[in-house]
Amino acid sequence: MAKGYDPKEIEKRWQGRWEEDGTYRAHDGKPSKKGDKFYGLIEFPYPSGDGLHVGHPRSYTAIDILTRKKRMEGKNVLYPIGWDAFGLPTENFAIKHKVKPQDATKKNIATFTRQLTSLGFGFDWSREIDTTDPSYYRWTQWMFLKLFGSYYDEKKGKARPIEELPVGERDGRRMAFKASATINWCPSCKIGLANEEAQGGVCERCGAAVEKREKAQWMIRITAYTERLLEDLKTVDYLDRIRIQQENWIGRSEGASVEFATTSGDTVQVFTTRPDTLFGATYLVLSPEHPLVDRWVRDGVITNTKEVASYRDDARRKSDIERQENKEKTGVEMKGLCATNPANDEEIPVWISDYVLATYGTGAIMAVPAHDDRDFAFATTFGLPIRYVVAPEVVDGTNPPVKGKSTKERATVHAMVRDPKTGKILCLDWKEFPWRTFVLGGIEEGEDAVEAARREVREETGYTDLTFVRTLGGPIRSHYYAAHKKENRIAMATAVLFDLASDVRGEVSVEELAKHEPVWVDAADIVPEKMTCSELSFWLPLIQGKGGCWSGEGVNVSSGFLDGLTTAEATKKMVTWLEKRKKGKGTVTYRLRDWVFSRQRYWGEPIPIVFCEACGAVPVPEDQLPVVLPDVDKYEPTDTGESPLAKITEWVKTACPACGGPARRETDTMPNWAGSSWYFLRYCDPHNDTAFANAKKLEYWMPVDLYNGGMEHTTLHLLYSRFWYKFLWDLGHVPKACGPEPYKARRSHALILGEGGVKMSKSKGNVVNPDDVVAEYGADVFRMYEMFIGPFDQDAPWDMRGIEGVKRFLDKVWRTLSVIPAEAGNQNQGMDSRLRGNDKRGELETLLHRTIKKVGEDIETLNFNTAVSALMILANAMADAKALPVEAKETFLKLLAPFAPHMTEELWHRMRHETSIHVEPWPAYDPKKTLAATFELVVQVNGKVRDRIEVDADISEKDVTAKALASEKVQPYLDGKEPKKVVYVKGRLVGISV
RNA sequence: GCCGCGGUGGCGGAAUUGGUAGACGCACUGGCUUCAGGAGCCAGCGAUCGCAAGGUCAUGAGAGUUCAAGUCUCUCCCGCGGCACCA
Repeated sequence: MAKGYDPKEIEKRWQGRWEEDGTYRAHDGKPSKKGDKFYGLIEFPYPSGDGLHVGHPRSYTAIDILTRKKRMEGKNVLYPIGWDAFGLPTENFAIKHKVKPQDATKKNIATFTRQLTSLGFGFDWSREIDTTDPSYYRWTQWMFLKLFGSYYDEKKGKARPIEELPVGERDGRRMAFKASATINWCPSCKIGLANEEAQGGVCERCGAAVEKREKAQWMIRITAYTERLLEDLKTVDYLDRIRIQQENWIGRSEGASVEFATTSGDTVQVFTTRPDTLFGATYLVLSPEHPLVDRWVRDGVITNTKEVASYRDDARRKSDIERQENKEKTGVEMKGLCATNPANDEEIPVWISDYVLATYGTGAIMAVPAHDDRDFAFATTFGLPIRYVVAPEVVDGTNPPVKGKSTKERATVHAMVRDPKTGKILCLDWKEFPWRTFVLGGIEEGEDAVEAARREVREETGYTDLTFVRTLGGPIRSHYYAAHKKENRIAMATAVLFDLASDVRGEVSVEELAKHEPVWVDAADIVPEKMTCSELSFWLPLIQGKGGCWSGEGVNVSSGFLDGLTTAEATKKMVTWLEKRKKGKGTVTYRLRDWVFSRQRYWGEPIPIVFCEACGAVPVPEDQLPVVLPDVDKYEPTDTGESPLAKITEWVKTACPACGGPARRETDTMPNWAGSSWYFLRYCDPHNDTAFANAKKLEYWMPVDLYNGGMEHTTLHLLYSRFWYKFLWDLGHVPKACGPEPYKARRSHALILGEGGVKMSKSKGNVVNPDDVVAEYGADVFRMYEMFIGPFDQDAPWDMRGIEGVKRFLDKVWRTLSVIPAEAGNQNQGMDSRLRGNDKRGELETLLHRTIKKVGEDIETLNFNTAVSALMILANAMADAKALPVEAKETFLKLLAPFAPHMTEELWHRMRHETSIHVEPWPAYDPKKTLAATFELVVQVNGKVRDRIEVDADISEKDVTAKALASEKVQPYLDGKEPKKVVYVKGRLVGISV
């Protein structure tokens, strides 16, 4: 009898052996052999003082399993590890405990290394990197200098060296530039934050309310890449929700900029996504930060300067949080001034209000209260006019039930149809009139959703010459809903139609429809106050007569200009009109802002720039890199917003690299995101000291084949690193052959929660320490449990009892396989035939082949929980088997090897193998043998299972239905009648309907 | 408010993509084995009616399509994550 399973001894031994043998080393190859490589990447950890969290290994184990399988499949695998060690937590920890961040980092890395090693990951430790190592951040600084020394060439659509520009134009166009900006200042961390780190007006790190400060900051022109960052998402394989989150973050909006002339002689430029509503613009609003506000106050253009200035100053002083807390609209009219609506030459007032953001669009808006909720609220508060812009005779909306299409791709037949013969109007509202449902088949090649809707209404109603009437959407609708409460949505007009149709429900044919006289209503009967927008739009053409419009105030403005157009068409027409008159043009606006790159902190990469009175900002020459962080005892942040480095005079004072005169170093450091924006490149060639990586090696390894990380990094890190990579690629520092995107695929793991499903946290005292788990159960059990806990991309609560089940499984495997068989069977016979000895029908054989298939597929799709389950099923069957050929045992071990690398290696060697199981070929399966000889046929009568019959797998349809109908259990349900319909689903069931 | 994800036994979760709902594991119950058990083995385990055979009801709620719906469509409800005065 073999010794019991003792993970402690086994695991330690094999970990040492693997490292010694270099089992997991990646080998640089020739770019031409690129097809042989697999680059699996996990987000390198931040080595915090808390040590490894049980969440970390979930991702690491997953990709470890995948890369192990790839290795067994013969791939040259790169699965590297490193440390993202600069940043606030360590600095704060160091300040608190009066140690140096350098020392704290070293200690933390040692802890993490020990912990990761104990889990048996197949990392290539020879490629370990550390962002705080000068030999690493030397290149981070070098890349910053490249950003400083480049501009974005809009024509070529890529970054180019700044030297291509005339000297005078350079400073304004650098990819890295210093600009005075309103930054988010965290008073608690004493640090400037990027917009991304100050979401909701709260510091991401400490939760303190963020203040606004004006400060000269280094910025990175990431916005130059917006369109490419968005477009190229289509070329990569990211999880949908990750891609969507990136898209939302970039926030592309198509629209128009419109110029409003004012009586002061200035032009106010606004951005709008709805130029088709320009006729309804009844006033303008500028943000408090808008430069024209300053000019008008200063030059006394407006008559109420005092009032405006005081509002402006109040608003500017407020933090984002304060502004957001108060969603009540406030503002002041700027009197003595008005603007002209270019659509109708109407004079409209100009207001200042903090509901307009300075940082989006042009910092000024045209207000269309009828079509925008915020404008509506503002207009209601201050009694400003509301004009509904209605373009009749248009189908509008976007909602028919089209299978497989997203809501956005559908069109609604939320339409009024005017019968040209009688001039009467028929309402064909799909949503609110249950007596008539249009089931739209979908959009055909070359038509948009609205055209599709029109076509299908024509087809379905039989009317060939229809006039379509546009219904109202958006705010008008909600205003009316709000005013009349939800229950009252179906108002008069609808009610009339309801009565008509009360005897007709569900699907109605066109013939049926024709039997009913539609209800026609006179304009005189219409009571707008009691209607929803739907009904309103039903009646609008009647109120206004042909081509007319209606507004809340009684008149409309578009005067037929947009008649017969959809929203999209109206928008297009408006833009063309504006462009022709030079009153505006079609534009695109993004939510994404430039990247604030300065931090007033010690523990980061120094920005390699020197300021000279004579020469200005001068880059530190490349041969003088790295600019090493001075090793000092005091590095506390300052209240003034100056970097702690500023106090280290001997470091700050330097000579200008250009003229040799006295100069000062830049004292801001880089954000945490800098080092992590390119680390995956360094892994390709981590010890290179002449370049950040050798081009051939980059060409071989890049792009990353699979990158896994947390959802918390899908917006920031992912965006920054994609940008950083594209920039280097543009300049040729990353070979063209690597392609424009760094990561071929991106996946995401979910959180491991504490018991009871709450987030693990020190304060709740529910943190599970991986060390304890490994000590008690061993790494293999720990790894398998984390994979078995639930779907990889779904949060799952830790359960100490659940881990017992996995332990029992591995114990069982050990018991079943650890005994070296005295008689390994007749080696001349194939494995499968001997396996078949266990049962007549060869169930074990089928199961083995199925499991090989299942486990392999599940690993590829990261469905580890079901892969483990499949392994358990096979293990259970093997434990029950009378005789097990040694090849079957070996196959099982190979399948299990990526999951439980130590135990399988041990058993493998006990089976007298000399080389590692982890470089054995991955088992193949025979597709034919995954099919069983017989199957259990299910017989359903009217959808209910009535019998199960064992039949041969290759049974013919004729035989199978005969068998099903003949079944004793089925007979009573047939009740002697001939079945109406019999359906056979091959290999599964027979469905009978009577 | 908008975007995304999810809702299935006592629990974590399966379900071949429209075809046997509850795989696998945990917990629980009964039994066997053992000096002993925090070991192992066997059996049971959604609810309900029934001695049983078997029936009926069940995948957040309600409707619909279908011979057949956890899966597709519609209308809601709830939970989680992200964004949020983004014009």
